[in-house]
Amino acid sequence: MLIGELAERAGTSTRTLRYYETRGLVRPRRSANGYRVYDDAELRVVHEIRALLAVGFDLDDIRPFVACLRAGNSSGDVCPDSVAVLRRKLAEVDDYLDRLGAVRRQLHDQLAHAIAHREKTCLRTRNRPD
Amino acid sequence: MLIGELAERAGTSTRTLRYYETRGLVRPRRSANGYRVYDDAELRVVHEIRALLAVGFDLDDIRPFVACLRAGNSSGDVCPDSVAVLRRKLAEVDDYLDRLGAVRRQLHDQLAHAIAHREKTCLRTRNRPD
DNA sequence: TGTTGCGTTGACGCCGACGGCAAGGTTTAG
DNA sequence: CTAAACCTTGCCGTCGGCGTCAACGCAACA
Repeated sequence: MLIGELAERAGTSTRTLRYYETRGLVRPRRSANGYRVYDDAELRVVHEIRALLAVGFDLDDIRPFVACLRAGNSSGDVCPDSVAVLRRKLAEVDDYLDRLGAVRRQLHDQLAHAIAHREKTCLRTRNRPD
Repeated sequence: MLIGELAERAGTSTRTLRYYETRGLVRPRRSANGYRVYDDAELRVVHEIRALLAVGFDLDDIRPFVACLRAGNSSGDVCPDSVAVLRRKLAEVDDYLDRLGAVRRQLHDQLAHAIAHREKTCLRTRNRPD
């Protein structure tokens, strides 16, 4: 499988696949003419990468999952390093949820006050004798 | 008040204040030698900018709040444009909270499955006759 | 043999809020 | 006179995951 076919089957671009390679996530063989040649297992790897990116992981965090797949596991999640990343990410998400909740409350209050203020001003304006 | 003093009083840097100026958020006068001269009201403006940035607004979103303050209001929140931004941002935050909640659930499940898998493997290994 | 359609590497662009540096002018104090 | 401590404009660097050329090589078909 050449790079164009893998890109299409994975729903991404050749540029993206070359980029993953520079980041050490995908390792194609090379044919005699220098073309990248991927075997079918790499499709699985690219799907794993894309799925984790979609969840908000960066490429460094994804590396252990790829390694886990390459080690022959049916899932990229089951290796100790992957589990460690999952734990850390879950904690990060929890943190972020907390902060975002605080932001939400602040925005809500700010909005409520602003609207209350406008109500007051509006009433004063309506009651003002012209 | 010169730029260094404003920076210190606002808890930021001169570089930041010049940047805000290029983005149209702060407008100092100029003294005879070309130095930026700020009046005290600008301190309030810079505080407003910093507070909204901390909440996750970008500079374009902040512009109406600054204009509202400049129009003489006691709060930057009370003008219609500011309220519109507040509403939009609140909706964005709610969206993001939903998606982040979904991500959290997925991470949690993934982690649970991975750990369950490792338990199984561990048990098989322990029961295997060497 | 020319065209079309693959592939290759390399390098710059993007976004946002600045940091940092260069190269200079001004003001004040010693 | 000079040093220090301000100020000015201008431009490049940062981070991540690519997009988008440019300039070229290789393959296959009419």
